[in-house]
Amino acid sequence: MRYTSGMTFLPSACPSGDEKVQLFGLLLETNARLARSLGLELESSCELPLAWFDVLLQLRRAPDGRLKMNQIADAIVHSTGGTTRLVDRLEEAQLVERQNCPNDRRAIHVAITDKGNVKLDEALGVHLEYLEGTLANRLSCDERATLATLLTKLNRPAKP
Amino acid sequence: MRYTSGMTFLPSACPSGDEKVQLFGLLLETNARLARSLGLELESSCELPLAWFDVLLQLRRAPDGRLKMNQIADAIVHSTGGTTRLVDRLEEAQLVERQNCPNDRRAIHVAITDKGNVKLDEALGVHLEYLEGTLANRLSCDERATLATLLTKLNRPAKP
DNA sequence: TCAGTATAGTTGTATATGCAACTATTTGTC
DNA sequence: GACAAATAGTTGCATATACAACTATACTGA
Repeated sequence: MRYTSGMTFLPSACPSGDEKVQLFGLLLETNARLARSLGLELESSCELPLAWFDVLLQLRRAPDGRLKMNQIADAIVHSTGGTTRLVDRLEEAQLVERQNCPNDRRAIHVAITDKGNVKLDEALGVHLEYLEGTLANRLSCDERATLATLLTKLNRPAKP
Repeated sequence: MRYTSGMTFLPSACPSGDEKVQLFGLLLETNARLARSLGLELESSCELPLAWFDVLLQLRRAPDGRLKMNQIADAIVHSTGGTTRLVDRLEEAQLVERQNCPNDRRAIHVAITDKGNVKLDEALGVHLEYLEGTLANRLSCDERATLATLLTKLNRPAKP
């Protein structure tokens, strides 16, 4: 969303609900722009869709290099159905593989393959370069830390 | 993206590129969760898809209550083709209308209708209530102002 | 004025995604 | 132990979106 450019957000003001609407819109817009430009970058440089990159990164971060389907779905904020199809495509490209889960025969382990790790490394190179041009150039180190803290607070699931 | 919960981001550290990867992932994840929950909320309460809400809000913010197609596309970060279809649907629901642009016969003005304004008001009620449960409950007024400032910096288009 | 180029929007086509219904397995309860 | 409820994942179907090719109009320079 594009709001009046140069608009300032004074801490002392904080009056109307519109301030929150604007902030939320700003969050949506910022994210959409960054995701789109990164997606194009990854796609053109590595032929790796952003969603694939996201899955591979989750898997690498996982303790064992593998996650169950529902863990992936939650981590990347997709539906379970969508995740099934997404993993189908990743598996067809041999970047991940499905493994049986010994304890629970309903569940599926999804593990990153060697080929997947190579691809992810390649993509991380592109990603880091991209981040230098966006995050690093526009926000100081302290500002990034502050942003991370605020987003973490925002990201907490709602209380039941 | 789900990273180790409870992770802290110390300003003094700021070492590896991974800090930026994490921050970027956090931004994607936060946005996805918020957008999804708001979308479900708007859809179930008002039968208004989030994308429709976004368009209507942009139109209301516009000086004249109307924007050209490419302005909408840019504001909501969609392709022009996608925007054409989106506006098609909104127009079919009589929430907006296409108008000829006298100066430029290539261009189309999209204007919000009375019905669209009513719908938007309804949706804004839901939206504000939702925001109380997310933004307002999780971030203080100052924190929201800080977040808005940081996002605005991030959102600036890259230098040519 | 005219040719060439740029811009605004639409449309054909492919794909990615969500939701709901479904199967298979596990867990809980009596 | 058996039946009910919960959980994990897949699939059919509908829809939203992007990309690229296309049409129509406007601009630019000789």
